[in-house]
Amino acid sequence: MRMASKSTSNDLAARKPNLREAILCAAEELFATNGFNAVSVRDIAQAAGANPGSVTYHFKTKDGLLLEIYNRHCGPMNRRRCELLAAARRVRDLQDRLEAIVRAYVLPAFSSGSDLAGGGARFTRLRAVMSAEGNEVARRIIAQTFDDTSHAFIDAIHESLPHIPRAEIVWRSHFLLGALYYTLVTPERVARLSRGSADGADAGNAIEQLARASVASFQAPPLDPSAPSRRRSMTQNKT
Amino acid sequence: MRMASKSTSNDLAARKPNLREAILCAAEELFATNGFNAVSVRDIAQAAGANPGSVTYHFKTKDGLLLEIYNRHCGPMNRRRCELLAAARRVRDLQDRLEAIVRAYVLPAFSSGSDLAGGGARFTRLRAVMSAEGNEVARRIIAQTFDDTSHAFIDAIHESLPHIPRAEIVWRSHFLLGALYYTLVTPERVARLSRGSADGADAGNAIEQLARASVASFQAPPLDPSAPSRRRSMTQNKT
DNA sequence: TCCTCATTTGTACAAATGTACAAAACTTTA
DNA sequence: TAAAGTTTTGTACATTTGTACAAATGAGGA
Repeated sequence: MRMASKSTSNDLAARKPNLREAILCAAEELFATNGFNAVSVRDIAQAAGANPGSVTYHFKTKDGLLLEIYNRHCGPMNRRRCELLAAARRVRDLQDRLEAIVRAYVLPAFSSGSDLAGGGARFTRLRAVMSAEGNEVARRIIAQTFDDTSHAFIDAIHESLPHIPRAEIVWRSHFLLGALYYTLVTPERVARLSRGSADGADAGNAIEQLARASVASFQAPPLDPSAPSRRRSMTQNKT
Repeated sequence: MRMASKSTSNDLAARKPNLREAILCAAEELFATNGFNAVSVRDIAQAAGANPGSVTYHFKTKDGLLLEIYNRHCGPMNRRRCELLAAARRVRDLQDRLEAIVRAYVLPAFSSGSDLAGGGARFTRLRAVMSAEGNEVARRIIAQTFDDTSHAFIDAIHESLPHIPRAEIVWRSHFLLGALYYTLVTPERVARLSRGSADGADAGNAIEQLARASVASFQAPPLDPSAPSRRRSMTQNKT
Protein backbone atom coordinates (compact mmCIF):
# COMPACT_ATOMS: atom_id res chain seq x y z
CA MET A 1 0.00 0.00 0.00
CA ARG A 2 1.06 3.52 -0.63
CA MET A 3 1.15 4.43 3.04
CA ALA A 4 4.76 3.33 3.02
CA SER A 5 5.79 6.38 1.07
CA LYS A 6 3.75 8.53 3.40
CA SER A 7 5.42 7.34 6.57
CA THR A 8 8.91 7.65 5.17
CA SER A 9 8.27 11.19 4.03
CA ASN A 10 6.73 12.02 7.38
CA ASP A 11 10.01 12.83 9.08
CA LEU A 12 11.20 14.85 6.15
CA ALA A 13 7.93 16.73 6.12
CA ALA A 14 8.54 17.83 9.67
CA ARG A 15 11.90 19.22 8.70
CA LYS A 16 11.45 21.14 5.49
CA PRO A 17 8.50 23.46 4.96
CA ASN A 18 6.45 21.58 2.40
CA LEU A 19 3.24 22.06 0.65
CA ARG A 20 2.07 19.37 3.02
CA GLU A 21 2.65 21.64 5.99
CA ALA A 22 1.01 24.58 4.26
CA ILE A 23 -2.06 22.51 3.51
CA LEU A 24 -2.31 21.23 7.07
CA CYS A 25 -1.99 24.72 8.43
CA ALA A 26 -4.51 26.24 6.05
CA ALA A 27 -6.99 23.45 6.68
CA GLU A 28 -6.65 23.87 10.43
CA GLU A 29 -7.31 27.57 10.16
CA LEU A 30 -10.27 27.20 7.83
CA PHE A 31 -11.87 24.30 9.67
CA ALA A 32 -11.45 26.12 12.99
CA THR A 33 -13.21 29.26 11.78
CA ASN A 34 -15.82 27.90 9.40
CA GLY A 35 -16.44 24.32 10.37
CA PHE A 36 -15.71 21.16 8.46
CA ASN A 37 -18.53 21.14 5.97
CA ALA A 38 -18.37 24.80 5.01
CA VAL A 39 -14.81 24.40 3.78
CA SER A 40 -14.11 22.68 0.49
CA VAL A 41 -10.93 20.94 -0.50
CA ARG A 42 -10.50 23.65 -3.11
CA ASP A 43 -10.74 26.36 -0.47
CA ILE A 44 -7.96 24.68 1.46
CA ALA A 45 -5.81 24.22 -1.59
CA GLN A 46 -6.19 27.83 -2.59
CA ALA A 47 -5.41 29.10 0.92
CA ALA A 48 -2.30 26.95 0.96
CA GLY A 49 -1.28 28.05 -2.52
CA ALA A 50 -1.54 24.47 -3.68
CA ASN A 51 -3.39 22.44 -6.22
CA PRO A 52 -6.51 20.52 -5.17
CA GLY A 53 -4.84 17.37 -6.36
CA SER A 54 -2.04 17.81 -3.85
CA VAL A 55 -4.49 17.58 -1.01
CA THR A 56 -5.69 14.23 -2.28
CA TYR A 57 -2.14 13.12 -2.80
CA HIS A 58 -1.01 13.83 0.75
CA PHE A 59 -4.11 13.03 2.74
CA LYS A 60 -6.17 10.84 0.44
CA THR A 61 -9.53 12.20 1.66
CA LYS A 62 -10.92 15.24 3.42
CA ASP A 63 -11.50 13.12 6.51
CA GLY A 64 -7.91 11.99 6.31
CA LEU A 65 -6.80 15.58 6.41
CA LEU A 66 -8.82 16.22 9.55
CA LEU A 67 -7.45 13.05 11.09
CA GLU A 68 -3.91 14.16 10.40
CA ILE A 69 -4.56 17.50 12.09
CA TYR A 70 -5.75 15.70 15.19
CA ASN A 71 -2.85 13.27 15.18
CA ARG A 72 -0.52 16.19 14.87
CA HIS A 73 -1.78 18.00 17.97
CA CYS A 74 -3.30 15.50 20.37
CA GLY A 75 -0.05 13.90 21.44
CA PRO A 76 1.90 17.06 22.32
CA MET A 77 -1.04 18.75 24.00
CA ASN A 78 -1.81 15.72 26.12
CA ARG A 79 1.82 15.30 27.05
CA ARG A 80 2.09 18.92 28.10
CA ARG A 81 -1.05 18.63 30.16
CA CYS A 82 0.20 15.55 31.92
CA GLU A 83 3.53 17.18 32.74
CA LEU A 84 1.81 20.22 34.19
CA LEU A 85 -0.65 18.02 36.04
CA ALA A 86 2.15 15.99 37.60
CA ALA A 87 3.79 19.20 38.77
CA ALA A 88 0.49 20.54 40.10
CA ARG A 89 -0.10 17.38 42.10
CA ARG A 90 3.06 18.05 44.06
CA VAL A 91 1.74 21.37 45.35
CA ARG A 92 1.12 20.98 49.08
CA ASP A 93 -1.52 23.56 49.84
CA LEU A 94 -4.85 22.20 48.65
CA GLN A 95 -6.18 25.55 47.45
CA ASP A 96 -2.99 26.30 45.52
CA ARG A 97 -2.99 22.79 44.15
CA LEU A 98 -6.49 23.16 42.79
CA GLU A 99 -5.51 26.33 41.02
CA ALA A 100 -2.39 24.69 39.62
CA ILE A 101 -4.44 21.77 38.33
CA VAL A 102 -6.90 24.08 36.61
CA ARG A 103 -4.05 25.97 34.99
CA ALA A 104 -2.47 22.72 33.89
CA TYR A 105 -5.69 21.93 32.09
CA VAL A 106 -6.26 25.35 30.57
CA LEU A 107 -2.79 26.47 29.57
CA PRO A 108 -1.97 23.85 26.92
CA ALA A 109 -5.34 24.52 25.33
CA PHE A 110 -4.28 28.08 24.59
CA SER A 111 -0.66 27.60 23.63
CA SER A 112 0.64 24.43 22.12
CA GLY A 113 3.63 22.92 23.83
CA SER A 114 5.13 21.59 20.63
CA ASP A 115 7.00 23.34 17.87
CA LEU A 116 3.77 24.33 16.16
CA ALA A 117 3.73 28.05 16.84
CA GLY A 118 0.58 29.31 18.52
CA GLY A 119 -1.28 26.28 17.29
CA GLY A 120 -2.74 25.44 20.66
CA ALA A 121 -5.58 27.92 20.59
CA ARG A 122 -6.28 27.22 16.95
CA PHE A 123 -6.49 23.50 17.51
CA THR A 124 -8.64 23.89 20.61
CA ARG A 125 -10.99 26.09 18.65
CA LEU A 126 -11.06 23.44 15.97
CA ARG A 127 -12.05 20.86 18.56
CA ALA A 128 -14.79 23.16 19.80
CA VAL A 129 -16.22 23.59 16.33
CA MET A 130 -15.98 19.90 15.49
CA SER A 131 -17.74 18.94 18.70
CA ALA A 132 -20.51 21.43 17.94
CA GLU A 133 -20.92 20.02 14.46
CA GLY A 134 -21.01 16.50 15.84
CA ASN A 135 -18.21 15.46 13.49
CA GLU A 136 -17.82 11.70 13.66
CA VAL A 137 -14.10 11.54 12.90
CA ALA A 138 -13.39 14.08 15.62
CA ARG A 139 -15.70 12.41 18.12
CA ARG A 140 -13.90 9.11 17.83
CA ILE A 141 -10.41 10.52 18.23
CA ILE A 142 -11.38 12.82 21.04
CA ALA A 143 -12.98 10.13 23.13
CA GLN A 144 -9.97 7.87 22.59
CA THR A 145 -7.32 10.48 23.14
CA PHE A 146 -8.62 12.87 25.75
CA ASP A 147 -10.78 10.82 28.06
CA ASP A 148 -7.85 9.32 29.95
CA THR A 149 -6.39 12.74 30.56
CA SER A 150 -9.80 14.13 31.50
CA HIS A 151 -10.23 11.37 34.05
CA ALA A 152 -6.80 12.10 35.46
CA PHE A 153 -7.69 15.75 35.88
CA ILE A 154 -11.05 14.98 37.42
CA ASP A 155 -9.43 12.59 39.87
CA ALA A 156 -6.77 15.12 40.77
CA ILE A 157 -9.38 17.78 41.41
CA HIS A 158 -11.41 15.32 43.40
CA GLU A 159 -8.42 14.62 45.61
CA SER A 160 -8.06 18.28 46.38
CA LEU A 161 -11.80 18.58 47.08
CA PRO A 162 -12.68 15.26 48.68
CA HIS A 163 -15.96 16.44 50.15
CA ILE A 164 -17.48 17.04 46.71
CA PRO A 165 -19.01 14.06 44.90
CA ARG A 166 -17.08 13.07 41.82
CA ALA A 167 -20.13 13.50 39.60
CA GLU A 168 -20.34 17.16 40.53
CA ILE A 169 -16.69 17.61 39.69
CA VAL A 170 -17.41 16.09 36.33
CA TRP A 171 -20.19 18.63 35.78
CA ARG A 172 -17.96 21.52 36.74
CA SER A 173 -15.04 20.39 34.64
CA HIS A 174 -17.48 20.02 31.78
CA PHE A 175 -18.52 23.62 32.33
CA LEU A 176 -14.89 24.63 32.38
CA LEU A 177 -14.28 23.05 29.00
CA GLY A 178 -17.42 24.64 27.60
CA ALA A 179 -16.32 28.05 28.80
CA LEU A 180 -12.89 27.49 27.34
CA TYR A 181 -14.29 26.43 23.99
CA TYR A 182 -16.74 29.29 23.80
CA THR A 183 -14.07 31.85 24.60
CA LEU A 184 -11.98 30.59 21.72
CA VAL A 185 -14.95 30.46 19.38
CA THR A 186 -16.39 33.92 19.93
CA PRO A 187 -13.89 36.15 21.72
CA GLU A 188 -15.34 39.26 20.10
CA ARG A 189 -18.48 38.82 22.17
CA VAL A 190 -16.53 39.60 25.33
CA ALA A 191 -15.26 42.82 23.81
CA ARG A 192 -18.74 43.76 22.64
CA LEU A 193 -20.54 43.12 25.92
CA SER A 194 -17.81 44.76 28.00
CA ARG A 195 -18.02 47.74 25.65
CA GLY A 196 -14.36 47.39 24.80
CA SER A 197 -13.03 47.27 28.34
CA ALA A 198 -12.05 43.61 28.00
CA ASP A 199 -10.47 41.81 25.08
CA GLY A 200 -11.71 38.27 24.58
CA ALA A 201 -8.86 37.51 22.22
CA ASP A 202 -6.21 38.29 24.84
CA ALA A 203 -5.19 34.76 25.74
CA GLY A 204 -3.30 35.75 28.87
CA ASN A 205 -6.24 37.55 30.36
CA ALA A 206 -8.65 34.86 29.25
CA ILE A 207 -6.61 32.25 31.08
CA GLU A 208 -6.53 34.31 34.27
CA GLN A 209 -10.25 34.99 34.19
CA LEU A 210 -11.09 31.40 33.37
CA ALA A 211 -8.83 30.01 36.07
CA ARG A 212 -10.26 32.34 38.70
CA ALA A 213 -13.85 31.57 37.78
CA SER A 214 -13.30 27.84 37.48
CA VAL A 215 -11.49 27.45 40.78
CA ALA A 216 -14.37 29.20 42.52
CA SER A 217 -16.89 27.03 40.72
CA PHE A 218 -15.07 23.85 41.79
CA GLN A 219 -15.00 25.06 45.37
CA ALA A 220 -18.72 25.71 45.51
CA PRO A 221 -20.52 23.59 48.10
CA PRO A 222 -21.95 20.45 46.55
CA LEU A 223 -25.61 20.26 45.64
CA ASP A 224 -25.84 16.87 47.22
CA PRO A 225 -23.45 16.48 50.15
CA SER A 226 -24.00 12.76 50.65
CA ALA A 227 -25.47 10.52 47.99
CA PRO A 228 -23.69 10.11 44.66
CA SER A 229 -26.95 9.95 42.72
CA ARG A 230 -28.81 13.09 41.78
CA ARG A 231 -31.61 14.52 43.88
CA ARG A 232 -34.10 16.92 42.46
CA SER A 233 -34.44 20.33 44.05
CA MET A 234 -36.46 23.49 43.60
CA THR A 235 -36.28 23.48 39.81
CA GLN A 236 -39.37 25.01 38.31
CA ASN A 237 -38.64 24.20 34.70
CA LYS A 238 -41.63 22.93 32.82
CA THR A 239 -40.13 20.54 30.29
CA MET B 1 -44.64 40.90 -3.87
CA ARG B 2 -45.51 37.47 -2.67
CA MET B 3 -44.68 38.15 0.93
CA ALA B 4 -48.23 39.37 1.33
CA SER B 5 -49.58 35.87 0.98
CA LYS B 6 -46.98 34.66 3.45
CA SER B 7 -47.96 37.05 6.19
CA THR B 8 -51.67 36.40 5.82
CA SER B 9 -51.13 32.66 6.02
CA ASN B 10 -48.86 33.10 9.02
CA ASP B 11 -51.65 33.16 11.57
CA LEU B 12 -53.33 30.17 10.02
CA ALA B 13 -50.03 28.35 10.00
CA ALA B 14 -49.76 28.80 13.74
CA ARG B 15 -53.15 27.21 14.22
CA LYS B 16 -53.19 24.13 12.07
CA PRO B 17 -50.30 21.74 11.87
CA ASN B 18 -48.95 22.37 8.37
CA LEU B 19 -46.15 21.11 6.36
CA ARG B 20 -44.63 24.48 7.14
CA GLU B 21 -44.49 23.62 10.83
CA ALA B 22 -43.11 20.18 10.13
CA ILE B 23 -40.37 21.63 7.98
CA LEU B 24 -39.45 24.22 10.59
CA CYS B 25 -39.31 21.57 13.28
CA ALA B 26 -37.29 19.13 11.22
CA ALA B 27 -34.87 21.82 10.16
CA GLU B 28 -34.39 22.94 13.73
CA GLU B 29 -33.63 19.44 14.84
CA LEU B 30 -31.24 18.71 11.99
CA PHE B 31 -29.43 22.04 12.15
CA ALA B 32 -29.07 21.72 15.91
CA THR B 33 -27.47 18.29 15.72
CA ASN B 34 -25.48 18.45 12.50
CA GLY B 35 -24.83 22.11 11.81
CA PHE B 36 -26.09 24.25 9.00
CA ASN B 37 -23.85 23.15 6.17
CA ALA B 38 -24.03 19.44 6.81
CA VAL B 39 -27.79 19.44 6.30
CA SER B 40 -29.22 19.71 2.82
CA VAL B 41 -32.63 21.05 1.90
CA ARG B 42 -33.47 17.56 0.75
CA ASP B 43 -32.57 16.12 4.15
CA ILE B 44 -34.94 18.56 5.79
CA ALA B 45 -37.71 17.86 3.32
CA GLN B 46 -37.37 14.13 3.82
CA ALA B 47 -37.36 14.41 7.62
CA ALA B 48 -40.49 16.54 7.43
CA GLY B 49 -42.16 14.19 5.00
CA ALA B 50 -42.29 16.96 2.46
CA ASN B 51 -41.09 17.70 -1.00
CA PRO B 52 -37.90 19.75 -1.50
CA GLY B 53 -39.91 22.24 -3.49
CA SER B 54 -42.12 22.96 -0.49
CA VAL B 55 -39.14 24.22 1.45
CA THR B 56 -38.38 26.71 -1.29
CA TYR B 57 -42.02 27.67 -1.45
CA HIS B 58 -42.37 28.49 2.24
CA PHE B 59 -38.95 29.89 3.03
CA LYS B 60 -37.52 30.89 -0.33
CA THR B 61 -33.94 29.99 0.60
CA LYS B 62 -32.08 27.85 3.10
CA ASP B 63 -30.95 30.99 4.90
CA GLY B 64 -34.56 32.14 5.00
CA LEU B 65 -35.46 28.92 6.78
CA LEU B 66 -32.82 29.51 9.42
CA LEU B 67 -33.96 33.09 9.80
CA GLU B 68 -37.52 31.96 10.38
CA ILE B 69 -36.39 29.54 13.08
CA TYR B 70 -34.66 32.38 14.90
CA ASN B 71 -37.61 34.73 14.52
CA ARG B 72 -39.81 32.03 15.91
CA HIS B 73 -37.87 31.57 19.13
CA CYS B 74 -35.99 34.74 19.96
CA GLY B 75 -39.01 36.78 20.98
CA PRO B 76 -40.57 34.32 23.42
CA MET B 77 -37.28 33.32 24.98
CA ASN B 78 -36.21 36.91 25.51
CA ARG B 79 -39.58 37.83 26.94
CA ARG B 80 -39.44 34.96 29.36
CA ARG B 81 -35.96 35.91 30.43
CA CYS B 82 -36.96 39.49 31.05
CA GLU B 83 -39.96 38.45 33.13
CA LEU B 84 -37.83 36.18 35.28
CA LEU B 85 -35.15 38.82 35.53
CA ALA B 86 -37.63 41.42 36.71
CA ALA B 87 -38.85 39.01 39.37
CA ALA B 88 -35.30 38.18 40.39
CA ARG B 89 -34.44 41.85 40.80
CA ARG B 90 -37.07 42.14 43.49
CA VAL B 91 -35.35 39.56 45.67
CA ARG B 92 -33.99 41.36 48.74
CA ASP B 93 -31.12 39.19 49.88
CA LEU B 94 -28.18 39.82 47.57
CA GLN B 95 -26.99 36.22 47.53
CA ASP B 96 -30.47 34.91 46.79
CA ARG B 97 -30.92 37.58 44.18
CA LEU B 98 -27.76 36.55 42.35
CA GLU B 99 -28.95 32.98 42.26
CA ALA B 100 -32.36 34.07 41.02
CA ILE B 101 -30.77 36.12 38.26
CA VAL B 102 -28.64 33.23 37.12
CA ARG B 103 -31.68 30.98 37.04
CA ALA B 104 -33.59 33.58 35.10
CA TYR B 105 -30.86 33.44 32.50
CA VAL B 106 -30.48 29.69 32.39
CA LEU B 107 -34.02 28.41 32.68
CA PRO B 108 -35.50 29.77 29.44
CA ALA B 109 -32.52 28.38 27.58
CA PHE B 110 -33.56 24.88 28.57
CA SER B 111 -37.32 25.06 28.32
CA SER B 112 -39.04 27.42 25.96
CA GLY B 113 -41.68 29.59 27.55
CA SER B 114 -43.87 29.63 24.46
CA ASP B 115 -46.20 27.00 23.08
CA LEU B 116 -43.35 25.28 21.25
CA ALA B 117 -42.98 22.16 23.34
CA GLY B 118 -39.51 21.54 24.68
CA GLY B 119 -38.10 23.74 21.95
CA GLY B 120 -36.00 25.79 24.31
CA ALA B 121 -33.13 23.38 24.64
CA ARG B 122 -33.25 22.52 20.96
CA PHE B 123 -33.10 26.15 19.95
CA THR B 124 -30.32 26.93 22.40
CA ARG B 125 -28.34 24.03 21.04
CA LEU B 126 -28.96 25.38 17.57
CA ARG B 127 -27.56 28.73 18.63
CA ALA B 128 -24.51 27.02 20.09
CA VAL B 129 -23.83 25.17 16.87
CA MET B 130 -24.41 28.21 14.68
CA SER B 131 -22.06 30.30 16.77
CA ALA B 132 -19.41 27.60 16.52
CA GLU B 133 -19.81 27.47 12.76
CA GLY B 134 -19.60 31.24 12.56
CA ASN B 135 -22.87 31.37 10.64
CA GLU B 136 -23.38 34.91 9.37
CA VAL B 137 -27.17 34.90 9.41
CA ALA B 138 -27.19 33.72 13.00
CA ARG B 139 -24.48 36.12 14.08
CA ARG B 140 -26.46 39.12 12.88
CA ILE B 141 -29.72 38.13 14.54
CA ILE B 142 -28.07 37.10 17.77
CA ALA B 143 -26.19 40.36 18.22
CA GLN B 144 -29.35 42.32 17.47
CA THR B 145 -31.70 40.27 19.57
CA PHE B 146 -29.78 39.08 22.58
CA ASP B 147 -27.28 41.78 23.36
CA ASP B 148 -29.80 44.04 25.08
CA THR B 149 -30.94 41.22 27.29
CA SER B 150 -27.36 40.17 27.97
CA HIS B 151 -26.50 43.68 29.07
CA ALA B 152 -29.53 43.75 31.34
CA PHE B 153 -28.39 40.53 33.00
CA ILE B 154 -24.83 41.69 33.33
CA ASP B 155 -25.99 44.93 34.92
CA ALA B 156 -28.29 43.09 37.29
CA ILE B 157 -25.49 40.79 38.36
CA HIS B 158 -23.18 43.75 38.73
CA GLU B 159 -25.68 45.41 41.05
CA SER B 160 -25.70 42.36 43.27
CA LEU B 161 -21.89 42.20 43.22
CA PRO B 162 -20.84 45.86 43.14
CA HIS B 163 -17.26 45.22 44.23
CA ILE B 164 -16.47 43.24 41.07
CA PRO B 165 -15.50 45.18 37.93
CA ARG B 166 -18.09 44.95 35.22
CA ALA B 167 -15.56 43.53 32.75
CA GLU B 168 -14.99 40.54 35.00
CA ILE B 169 -18.72 39.94 35.22
CA VAL B 170 -18.79 39.96 31.45
CA TRP B 171 -16.08 37.31 31.39
CA ARG B 172 -17.91 35.13 33.87
CA SER B 173 -21.27 35.45 32.16
CA HIS B 174 -19.51 34.53 28.95
CA PHE B 175 -18.21 31.42 30.65
CA LEU B 176 -21.71 30.68 31.87
CA LEU B 177 -23.08 30.81 28.35
CA GLY B 178 -20.24 28.65 27.07
CA ALA B 179 -20.90 26.05 29.75
CA LEU B 180 -24.60 26.13 28.95
CA TYR B 181 -23.98 25.71 25.24
CA TYR B 182 -21.50 22.89 25.69
CA THR B 183 -23.82 21.00 28.00
CA LEU B 184 -26.53 21.09 25.38
CA VAL B 185 -24.13 20.15 22.60
CA THR B 186 -22.45 17.12 24.17
CA PRO B 187 -24.43 15.93 27.18
CA GLU B 188 -23.21 12.37 26.69
CA ARG B 189 -19.72 13.46 27.68
CA VAL B 190 -20.94 14.09 31.22
CA ALA B 191 -22.37 10.60 31.41
CA ARG B 192 -19.18 9.09 30.02
CA LEU B 193 -16.75 10.92 32.30
CA SER B 194 -18.90 10.38 35.37
CA ARG B 195 -19.06 6.70 34.43
CA GLY B 196 -22.83 6.85 34.31
CA SER B 197 -23.37 8.44 37.71
CA ALA B 198 -24.57 11.70 36.15
CA ASP B 199 -26.81 12.24 33.16
CA GLY B 200 -25.85 15.21 31.04
CA ALA B 201 -29.18 15.10 29.25
CA ASP B 202 -31.16 15.55 32.46
CA ALA B 203 -32.13 19.19 32.06
CA GLY B 204 -33.25 19.61 35.65
CA ASN B 205 -29.98 18.43 37.08
CA ALA B 206 -27.98 20.35 34.50
CA ILE B 207 -29.72 23.56 35.52
CA GLU B 208 -29.01 22.95 39.21
CA GLN B 209 -25.37 22.14 38.59
CA LEU B 210 -24.90 25.05 36.27
CA ALA B 211 -26.59 27.49 38.60
CA ARG B 212 -24.53 26.36 41.56
CA ALA B 213 -21.25 26.52 39.68
CA SER B 214 -22.03 29.86 38.04
CA VAL B 215 -23.11 31.59 41.21
CA ALA B 216 -19.85 30.56 42.83
CA SER B 217 -17.87 31.73 39.84
CA PHE B 218 -19.57 35.14 39.91
CA GLN B 219 -18.83 35.46 43.59
CA ALA B 220 -15.13 34.76 43.19
CA PRO B 221 -12.93 37.65 44.27
CA PRO B 222 -11.98 39.84 41.34
CA LEU B 223 -8.61 39.47 39.68
CA ASP B 224 -8.14 43.18 39.68
CA PRO B 225 -9.88 44.81 42.66
CA SER B 226 -9.37 48.41 41.49
CA ALA B 227 -8.55 49.28 37.90
CA PRO B 228 -10.96 48.36 35.14
CA SER B 229 -8.19 47.58 32.65
CA ARG B 230 -6.50 44.22 32.62
CA ARG B 231 -3.23 43.49 34.39
CA ARG B 232 -1.01 40.64 33.34
CA SER B 233 0.02 38.09 35.90
CA MET B 234 2.00 34.89 36.11
CA THR B 235 0.87 33.52 32.78
CA GLN B 236 3.63 31.61 31.12
CA ASN B 237 1.92 30.98 27.82
CA LYS B 238 4.24 31.41 24.89
CA THR B 239 1.94 32.68 22.15
C1' DT C 1 24.29 12.19 -18.29
C1' DC C 2 20.10 9.13 -17.59
C1' DC C 3 17.18 6.67 -14.53
C1' DT C 4 14.08 6.48 -10.56
C1' DC C 5 11.26 8.12 -7.45
C1' DA C 6 8.36 11.58 -4.99
C1' DT C 7 5.70 15.46 -5.76
C1' DT C 8 2.79 18.65 -8.22
C1' DT C 9 -0.31 19.86 -11.75
C1' DG C 10 -4.35 19.89 -14.71
C1' DT C 11 -8.32 17.93 -15.80
C1' DA C 12 -12.24 14.83 -15.54
C1' DC C 13 -16.37 12.89 -13.49
C1' DA C 14 -20.11 11.31 -10.87
C1' DA C 15 -22.73 12.74 -7.08
C1' DA C 16 -24.89 16.24 -4.35
C1' DT C 17 -26.20 20.88 -3.71
C1' DG C 18 -29.48 25.22 -3.71
C1' DT C 19 -32.90 27.01 -6.26
C1' DA C 20 -36.42 27.76 -10.07
C1' DC C 21 -40.71 26.72 -12.18
C1' DA C 22 -44.60 24.50 -14.45
C1' DA C 23 -48.05 21.35 -13.56
C1' DA C 24 -51.05 18.93 -10.28
C1' DA C 25 -53.78 18.72 -6.06
C1' DC C 26 -56.11 20.70 -2.64
C1' DT C 27 -59.05 24.74 -0.17
C1' DT C 28 -61.75 28.36 0.05
C1' DT C 29 -65.17 31.46 -1.58
C1' DA C 30 -69.02 32.67 -4.30
C1' DT D 1 -70.59 23.63 -8.76
C1' DA D 2 -67.16 26.84 -10.72
C1' DA D 3 -63.62 30.08 -10.14
C1' DA D 4 -59.69 31.73 -7.64
C1' DG D 5 -56.60 30.96 -4.41
C1' DT D 6 -52.95 28.49 -2.01
C1' DT D 7 -50.13 24.60 -1.37
C1' DT D 8 -47.67 20.56 -2.95
C1' DT D 9 -45.35 17.98 -6.30
C1' DG D 10 -42.05 16.63 -9.80
C1' DT D 11 -38.44 17.77 -12.36
C1' DA D 12 -34.77 20.48 -14.32
C1' DC D 13 -30.48 23.14 -14.15
C1' DA D 14 -26.33 25.33 -13.20
C1' DT D 15 -22.78 24.98 -9.46
C1' DT D 16 -20.06 22.92 -6.34
C1' DT D 17 -18.58 19.02 -4.13
C1' DG D 18 -14.95 15.02 -3.14
C1' DT D 19 -12.04 12.22 -5.40
C1' DA D 20 -9.35 9.87 -9.28
C1' DC D 21 -5.69 9.75 -12.51
C1' DA D 22 -2.52 10.64 -16.34
C1' DA D 23 0.82 13.74 -17.50
C1' DA D 24 4.35 17.17 -16.18
C1' DT D 25 7.92 18.64 -13.02
C1' DG D 26 11.42 18.23 -9.84
C1' DA D 27 15.33 16.07 -7.08
C1' DG D 28 19.02 12.55 -6.08
C1' DG D 29 22.00 8.78 -7.17
C1' DA D 30 24.50 5.80 -10.82
